[in-house]
Amino acid sequence: MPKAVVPVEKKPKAIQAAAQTGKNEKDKSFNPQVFEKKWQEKWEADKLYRAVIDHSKPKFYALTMLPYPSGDLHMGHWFPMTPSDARARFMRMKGYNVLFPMGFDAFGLPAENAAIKSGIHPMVRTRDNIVRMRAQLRSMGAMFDWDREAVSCEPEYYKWTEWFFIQLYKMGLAYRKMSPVDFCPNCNTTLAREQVWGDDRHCERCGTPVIKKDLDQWFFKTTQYADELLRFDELDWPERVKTLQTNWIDRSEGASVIFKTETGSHDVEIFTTRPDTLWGATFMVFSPEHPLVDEITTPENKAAVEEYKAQAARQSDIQRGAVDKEKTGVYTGGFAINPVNQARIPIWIADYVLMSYGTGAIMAVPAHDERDFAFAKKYDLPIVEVIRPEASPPSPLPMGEGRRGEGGELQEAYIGAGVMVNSGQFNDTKVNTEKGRKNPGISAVIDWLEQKGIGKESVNYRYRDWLISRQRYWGAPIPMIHCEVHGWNPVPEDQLPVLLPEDVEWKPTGESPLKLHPTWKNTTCPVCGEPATRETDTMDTFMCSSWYHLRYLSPHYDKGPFDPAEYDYWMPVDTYTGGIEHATMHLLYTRFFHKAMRDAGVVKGNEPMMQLRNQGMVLGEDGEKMSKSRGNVIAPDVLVKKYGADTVRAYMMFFARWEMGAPWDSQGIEGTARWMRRTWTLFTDQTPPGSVSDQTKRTLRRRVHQTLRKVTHDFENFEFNTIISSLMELMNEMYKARDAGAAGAPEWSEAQDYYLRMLAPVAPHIAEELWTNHLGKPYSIHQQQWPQFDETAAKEDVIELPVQINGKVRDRITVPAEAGEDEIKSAALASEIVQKYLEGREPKKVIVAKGRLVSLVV
RNA sequence: GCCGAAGUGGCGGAAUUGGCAGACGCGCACGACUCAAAAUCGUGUUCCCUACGGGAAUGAGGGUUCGAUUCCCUCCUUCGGCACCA
Repeated sequence: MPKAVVPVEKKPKAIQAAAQTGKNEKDKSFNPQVFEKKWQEKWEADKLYRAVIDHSKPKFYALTMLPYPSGDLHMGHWFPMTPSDARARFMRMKGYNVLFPMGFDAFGLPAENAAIKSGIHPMVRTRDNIVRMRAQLRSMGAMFDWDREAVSCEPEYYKWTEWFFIQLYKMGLAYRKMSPVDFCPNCNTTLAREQVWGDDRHCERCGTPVIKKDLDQWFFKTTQYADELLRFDELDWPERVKTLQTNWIDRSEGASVIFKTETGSHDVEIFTTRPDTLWGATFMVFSPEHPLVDEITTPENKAAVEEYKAQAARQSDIQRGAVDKEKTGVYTGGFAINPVNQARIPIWIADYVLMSYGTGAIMAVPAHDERDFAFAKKYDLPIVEVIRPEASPPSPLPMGEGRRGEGGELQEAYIGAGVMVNSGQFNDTKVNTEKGRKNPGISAVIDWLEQKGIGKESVNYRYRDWLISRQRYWGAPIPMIHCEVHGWNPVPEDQLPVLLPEDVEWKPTGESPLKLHPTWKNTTCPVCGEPATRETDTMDTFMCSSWYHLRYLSPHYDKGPFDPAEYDYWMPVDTYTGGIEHATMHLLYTRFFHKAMRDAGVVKGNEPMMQLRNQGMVLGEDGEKMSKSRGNVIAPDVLVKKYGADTVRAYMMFFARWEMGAPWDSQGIEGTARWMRRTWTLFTDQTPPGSVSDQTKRTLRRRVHQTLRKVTHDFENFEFNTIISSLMELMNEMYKARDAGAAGAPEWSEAQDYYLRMLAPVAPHIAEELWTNHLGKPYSIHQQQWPQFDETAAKEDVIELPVQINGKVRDRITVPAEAGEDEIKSAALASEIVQKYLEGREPKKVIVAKGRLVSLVV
């Protein structure tokens, strides 16, 4: 199609000059690096994105996970942040008063490790990095409200992190305990369970396998909220995250039962999910670390028991935890009494029983538990069947269902449904495969145990309390003081913050550098005023990030962690975006934190973040995770310099499904760059109006409104890639319409107007430049409303319907969009091609799916 | 072993409720412009077949249906989480 010829004298100056030198005119005039900077400065000067309480508008709190100030903004920041920004901008145009804040999660190891190496103070380095990253963040052209920036390592912030610790302490939710904890020998600090990952139990941060240490540490009682954390009914969160959190907490229902030891007659509580199999308990197994082991061990077994304990202690958790490892154990010589039938059963110790789950002791029912079965076989312990499959007494059973040998003895544990046998008055009680109270056998036995006072219904969790002590300097101090006489007491709140000392020697010793400081830890007891010492460990940085969304509300407020008026207006967070890797860490901690503070009366509502969406990851071009060592890192700064921020933003939204992520494709970005240039050309080339058909105008308007419907829908649903394709399609349509002479028509003006407003959230700079400077519309496009959708305009006049004969498309017919079923039917039958395929036969069936297709069956 | 997610052209991906599979873009091919190249613009691009026509195809196999990428069953592959959890 011939392009409209533009007379040279009508072209703007820059283009004219370019045309005269014979150079490419568009490239010369399209210079995003210049206008992007210009608009960023103007928006900033005009305070365009300040979010101020305005009760006349509905509020919208859009939050995206804050970065650690590593000093460089990378793809891992751009990919979540720019689409989140586009959506926040969209909500703003939809009429919401939008808060979209940004800050820095500024405590943490890298700054401290750098200090150890270089001697540069973490505060100095962190502040430098923040200055640098702030500038990089601004280059995105995001609508961050920088007046609300919060930085977690500043005393005005961590004062309140400490304050929150004290509130938790006052509620009895913070406690100190000596226990075996996970310690990362590389990071030189303890870690919470959530921060130990993978089969080899490595440190989430640095990948080093962790070791166990017995240490006195501070914990938060997250387990107190386990049941509530399992409830997600108020939340619009991805199923994936809910599943990960549910599995992590891993609630299991059953009963606790008291067994008595023969020697000393101690009560030994055990937890079981199968109280219906109590009569089949033929021995007990204690964890080697169980406190009663020494007492019940008889002199003749002492040596073997001691050796086994020592060996178990030497083994790492990984070795002990290997599933395929053969079960080992030793007999203690002691006995326990099974409370349901008074049977005298031997007590063994074995490392397959873990001190960290349940009570560290189990009843072993070899007939109905695979692990107990293997153990009983190996050590020749008795196996008593107490559940029998109902319908099939002697017939051979399939694998995994309690196969029997020739003598009828079990060859493997039976874990299926059946009836209870060998169980006294419970014989013939039905047992199904449900857990807890849903299982009639279990339910009946629990009732009976409770009645007899030997057991009760009980729930166990895999979830552990949150270990928050870190033996590092660069974190919020734990505001506790220890006195010889009065024990641990919190620092009085009017003395907060407990400031980090500046003159510290950083040494990776495994103990906090604060401990090595000559004077810092010396203080006085808040109870008696006598000399006392401060806690020298600092808090896990996940404590800082548990409440940063609250500090954004009023980052400089000094009468509390946040201004209640701001809280009441903005909270809860409406949309939260970030990576899935925090599913069982930050996202679980912050929910716990919110619930605890709700119970303290500090915050309202049950949940802090109502809607959550996770983006995927941008991989290197080789399909591997981007990392310096692999050399596959793509630097956004370089791309911004080459293409401009709008192109990079658009590509972040376009190149992959956002929730999936994909490997980087450096050729692919050329596509969005081309789109930006073509958009520029569409608006800056002056095309004289021509004579244009009503049909063309009608079609253009229809496409504009159809695109609006699609783009609106996709913004609401985080389907960013199709927003871009729809806009690309509309642009292509506009080129066609312009070539058909549409320029000058009111439909053309509307198309230009709508196109730019839809483009504004995606590519804020070019949209502003074209809107303000080329269309001469009022500054700023970012203060405009989202376009008004017109259903009538979007409607099709005529539609093309495929006609299927026996499921194959044979022809297409064109009918009015409003055509009724009969009209469509006769149009289909009137088709020559259809008649050819029918070969004179009457169709058995004619299905008309209105607006979709016609299907004929012969 | 258990739980979860995902498999669509050479590639990223599209397909509101079951209704024209492959939108949009990358790449590639050809053409225009150019001395030439780049850029730009235009055309084509799932595969197969002696090809103005026909057939096959959304990881594999089966089912429901006039009709399945979409719903159901079985299996395979990849990724993620948990794992001697009593």
